[in-house]
This record gives sequence, C-alpha cells and structure tokens, in this order.
Amino acid sequence: MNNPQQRLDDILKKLRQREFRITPQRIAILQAFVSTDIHPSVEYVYNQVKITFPTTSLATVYKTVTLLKEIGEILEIGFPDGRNRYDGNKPYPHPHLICTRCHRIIDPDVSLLDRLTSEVAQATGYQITSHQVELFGVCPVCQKK
Amino acid sequence: MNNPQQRLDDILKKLRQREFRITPQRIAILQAFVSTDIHPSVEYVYNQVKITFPTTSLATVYKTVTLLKEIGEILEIGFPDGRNRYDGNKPYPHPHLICTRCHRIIDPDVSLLDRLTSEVAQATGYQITSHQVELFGVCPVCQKK
DNA sequence: TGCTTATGGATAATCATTCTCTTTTAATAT
DNA sequence: ATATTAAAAGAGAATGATTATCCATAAGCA
Repeated sequence: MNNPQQRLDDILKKLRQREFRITPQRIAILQAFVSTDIHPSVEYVYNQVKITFPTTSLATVYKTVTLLKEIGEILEIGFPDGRNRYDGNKPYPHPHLICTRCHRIIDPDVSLLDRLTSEVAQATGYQITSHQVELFGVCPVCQKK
Repeated sequence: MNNPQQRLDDILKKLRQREFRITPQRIAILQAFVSTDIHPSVEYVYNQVKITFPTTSLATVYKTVTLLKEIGEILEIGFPDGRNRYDGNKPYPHPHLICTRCHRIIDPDVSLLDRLTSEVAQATGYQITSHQVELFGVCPVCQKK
C-alpha cells in the first residue's frame, strides 16, 4: 500500500494491454485490494465494493480474483480452514506473520529466506520456483490481553 | 515412517491415557496415517480403511482426524484449493518441498529455520508458536523429462 | 454378562468457491 | 452519437470438502 493510485493505474494498464475490459466493478474491486494492508478476504472486498455498487454479485468478485491471480497481480494466501486471503500490493511470494488470536497478517522482513531456499535447493537438487512461508504466533497487542 | 508399528503403539497409548476408546476403525485409520510418507489426504485414508472395513463412513475418518489433530499426533498441511493433506509421522511443524509437476512432497532438512523464526520474533515482537513453510519447485526426476 | 456412554454410520447441513445462464455494457466501428 | 458484439455482470444453482445430527452399535468396565 505504498501508492494505491499508482498501483491501481499499473494494474489497469496491464488489463488494457491484455484486452480485458475496464468496468466500474473491476475498478472498485481493485481499489479495495490495493488500498489496504490487511490482506483482505473475498468477503471483505465484496463488502467494500457493495458500498459503491450495491448490486455487485459475489461471483463477480470471485471472477475478478481469478483474473488477477492469472495475470499475477494478487497473491493468494491459503488457509487450512478454507478462508483464503489476498495481497494486492505485493503479488509475489513473501513470508507472512499471522496472529492466531486477531488474525492480523503482517509482512516481516526475512533476510535469511534466500539463504534458506538455496540451502534446500543445494541439498535436494530441486529447482525452487516459489514458496509459501507462514509464521503463526501472537502479536504484541494480543499478548497484553 | 521410521517404525510404523512403534508409532502406532505410541498413539494408541496416548489415546488410552486420555480415555479415548480404541476401535478397529481408529486402528485402521492410524495405520493408514503412519504407514506412508506421502502426506495423505483424508480421501486416501478413507480408501485405505475401506479395504478392511468397507462400511466405514467418511465422517468417521474426519472425526478421527479432528481427534488426532487435537491430541497433536498428526499435522495438517493446508492447501489453497482446500484439499488438505496430513503427516502422521512428524506431527510437528516442519518445512515441505513440493514438486509442482508430480506433486510429490518431501521433508527437507532446513537448518536455518530456527534462526529465521527467531530473527522475525525479535524484529516484530510476535511470540511465534508455529509455522507452515512450503517450498515449491521441480524435483530432479521431473527436471530430466 | 450387562451397563453406560463414547463412537460409528448414514445422511443432512454448511460454507467457500465455481458454474451456468441470462442480461447488461465496454469497446470498437460506423 | 449509434450500432454491434463479445466480454463481463448478476442471480442463483451446483460443487466439493468439511462439519453436524441423530440413531444404532460396541468398547470398556463392574
């Protein structure tokens, strides 16, 4: 969420380049994704979009999410319980730190990650192309309660 | 899958200690979990159990999975598409290396993981209690094809 | 052997997500 | 500006994994 407007324009440009249509609903969905750091769920985006477009269908949100995943502009964060969350600002794989109490998600700096993946690549012979690194714990705020 | 029989006995002992009943179905489910390294899905276990107990219900497998998760004897590995997999041999969090071609899952040694988590804990103030580290890539066998 | 109660089995319910089908509309040409 | 047309929106049904319900069964123990 460094510069939401710039990010929005970048994604719109990419959509145009690939000849996808720019609809008001898509703009609203994109705006919801790029204007927050909470790693929103589909439900959150749906509720945001309905503020300006009350007739929006949940299916439209899902279809746009699929599209954005395909063009590589949002990152899907899988949860075991099914409730996926998304990152529209850093659409490339990166570690997440998730509070198990309040479900807040932040993006920590992890300087050791590159060394970790190359360690594994060397030891196993795998060509590592991607990762999903989720750390779970209790955030400072919840620790005080 | 170091010693399936020993592992089975250990889990049975734990169930007895906590006054859960030892049923033939539970033994069969446990056996399916501890006798493979493929990180099985519920469906896989269900099919294995049905070989010896054809009337077994899928609900029974799910109920046992929930129980085993609660007593800490299997580890759930979440996938974004919902199809969870389980590890009955190393029920504590550990990294997985997943081949995106053949879907094989192996458990690599990752010596840097402890340092990585403590680095993040120190930088963020979170109490890190668990993790889910999945590395994706192409295994040596699939690279040759 | 019988009693008690947890567990098993069958099936319905749930919930996120996907699909289907019809209507609307963005983008382009006229 | 208007017409054209194919993509996208909207509504609701369908799907698939998981969970809940409820009755029958059997594990564990006296």
